[in-house]
Amino acid sequence: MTTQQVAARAADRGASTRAALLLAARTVFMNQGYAQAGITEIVEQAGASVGSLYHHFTGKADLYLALFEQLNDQHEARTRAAVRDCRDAGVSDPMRLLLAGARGYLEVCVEQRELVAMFARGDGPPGFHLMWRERLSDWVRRNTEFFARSGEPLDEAAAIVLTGAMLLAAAEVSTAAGVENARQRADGVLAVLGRLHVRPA
Amino acid sequence: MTTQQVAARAADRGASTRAALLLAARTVFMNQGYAQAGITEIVEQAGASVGSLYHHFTGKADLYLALFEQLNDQHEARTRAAVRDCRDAGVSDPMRLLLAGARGYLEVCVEQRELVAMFARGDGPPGFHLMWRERLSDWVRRNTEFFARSGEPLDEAAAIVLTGAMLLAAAEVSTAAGVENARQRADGVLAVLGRLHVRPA
DNA sequence: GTCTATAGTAAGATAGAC
DNA sequence: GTCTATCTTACTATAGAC
Repeated sequence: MTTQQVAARAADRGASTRAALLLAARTVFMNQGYAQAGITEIVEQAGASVGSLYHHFTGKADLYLALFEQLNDQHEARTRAAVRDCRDAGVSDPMRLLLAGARGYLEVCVEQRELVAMFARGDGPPGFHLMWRERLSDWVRRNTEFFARSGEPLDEAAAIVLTGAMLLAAAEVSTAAGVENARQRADGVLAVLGRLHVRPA
Repeated sequence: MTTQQVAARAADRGASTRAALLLAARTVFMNQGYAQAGITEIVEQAGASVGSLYHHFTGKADLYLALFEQLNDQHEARTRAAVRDCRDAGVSDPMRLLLAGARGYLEVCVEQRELVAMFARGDGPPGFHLMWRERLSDWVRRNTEFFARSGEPLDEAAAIVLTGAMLLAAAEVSTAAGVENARQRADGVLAVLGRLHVRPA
């Protein structure tokens, strides 16, 4: 066995330990919340050790944030794909494109509703809630560029209303009882946003 | 001195200690956040002792919740007054009444913006964030009764959009730089909500 | 990369005198 | 009602062998 092969195996072992830790953390955080969760329990469920955890992550907060990034990546990917598909289908109306993105976003919330519920619950490392809000604000800001480019700028106040609605929609979708109800809620909110019309001042 | 007088003095002392503790807690929580704040520092600033704190409150969480109730009472009072004034002025359109209430709500947020910012930051005792959300949801639900009574029921989805918008508006108003900016933000959001129109399906 | 064992520490809460 | 002193508990984070 070459030294390269040895190194490769070590790396594999590392990756699988890391994955196991993330999976266990997901379960424990979901059940107990961030503050309440104990590092020992996570390690135990992952079949790993405290030392391993600190080898892969800087601590409990880092583990939590890693889970958040995973979800965030899914949100980004799905939103982008939804908007792209819509545009490829010939739609250019900025509001319709934004709604398509919002649908993609909420679909992920429905699928990952237990995880989303955990984040929406608001406990987490210090400053986390702000981060959660800002991520969605950024999303709206980026989508707002459609409006700006199309000569119909969306002002700050309208952005607040839209972002706030999406923020609570995510939380409410995630706490719905069952997939069916979650989906209905998402559809309901999207329908309202779609019929929403800001009359000129 | 009668025994009644003695009792009265003891009660007075108690009330003022309690008030001092609340005031100190307000400052410390605002500066450091809930998790970070230490009970010893609060007690110190209040010129009281740990024992006194535990005589008046069941613990750190209780102190925090007491502050929340204070704010909540102000929100309730101002909202009610605003709606009543509006109705006394002859307005009966449910949406206009709701907006008047919303204005009252946001006015309190502007005045108490540092305190509101602390609550909106999201840290707090376990489960607190949920409570914060539910309070505003209740408020919308109560206001929604206007619509129901006027034969134009506001459905769940519309309520989510409205509540979400108000929730984020409170947070954004509270983090504005200076009273002026805060007020402008509040006015902007109210203007958007006022021009908002849900087109029939 | 992984593990065990241990240290450090910080803070909320209680007991009991005045 | 108020205070001081103490406790105790729990958990993160590290050190160092394999």
